[in-house]
Amino acid sequence: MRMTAQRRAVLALIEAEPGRHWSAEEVAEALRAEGVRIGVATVYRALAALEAEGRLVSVQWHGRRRYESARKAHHDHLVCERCGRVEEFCDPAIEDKQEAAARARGFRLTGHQLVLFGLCASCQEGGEDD
Amino acid sequence: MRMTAQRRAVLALIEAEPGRHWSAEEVAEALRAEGVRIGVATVYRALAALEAEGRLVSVQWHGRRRYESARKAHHDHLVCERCGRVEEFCDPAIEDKQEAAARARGFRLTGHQLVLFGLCASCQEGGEDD
DNA sequence: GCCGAGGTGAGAACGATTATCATTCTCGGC
DNA sequence: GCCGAGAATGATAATCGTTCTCACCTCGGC
Repeated sequence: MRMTAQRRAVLALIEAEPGRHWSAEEVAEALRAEGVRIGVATVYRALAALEAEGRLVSVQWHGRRRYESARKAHHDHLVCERCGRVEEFCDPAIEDKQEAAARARGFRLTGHQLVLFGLCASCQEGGEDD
Repeated sequence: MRMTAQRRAVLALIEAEPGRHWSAEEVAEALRAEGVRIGVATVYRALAALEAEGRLVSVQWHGRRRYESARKAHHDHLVCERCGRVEEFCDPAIEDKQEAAARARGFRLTGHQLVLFGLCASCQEGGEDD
């Protein structure tokens, strides 16, 4: 993979905000806002290439793929259905049980998607957005 | 919800093959093959309505929503990336830990998506399709 | 048998993503 | 530092799964 200016910009953007989970459209918009000239096709290709290189990881929910830095430790996601807030969590027991479930059925695990949906504390009580 | 001929046909089809995980397109095709005249929009609406009624449940993976009968006990899915075979599994410990992870962060759980991806036994060795 | 709310179906529209293709850029070798 | 092969880019079209639109139809209560 060639490290072009666009790919550097995509990676820098995502690594600059470790708490965010970026969709391709959001990356394109943010880069254009800071003056980087980049097409959406290039954003999609850069995200895929950077993920293949192990620099980014992605999860999909609500039909949209989202990317974050691979420098963070492995974790799963908890998404508020109302305000969209995303919390990260990691439970080694869950990871182990997943591995065990796969092995028990003769599968070699290559990946998983675990996303919990719910209502965050503030959305449960108030009802107003974040 | 009105139980029309089309909705009865969709539900009957899905309940007739409890091991299958049906996409909307597959339902439409299967029904047409058995002579039921039904449009795709109606299939999508029937699936959504039947899920809202609690007669079907759905999971999404690889960007496609899939439906099965809600009469089966709750379970998660293990999908072979190569041949597409789907195995079901249920681990109460995982369910508990998910609930605990959500509660610990102040969330009220409303749903979750847990899908494991891997290679099934036959795809690991041989390499030929199912 | 009539009415109205809800359901249907063909096709258009949608949103996210991928493919196309001519042009531009990167980078290893000189 | 320059060259050339091949990778990357970007505007646009195309694809895919799904939802919307709208005119027509059907169910079930009266």
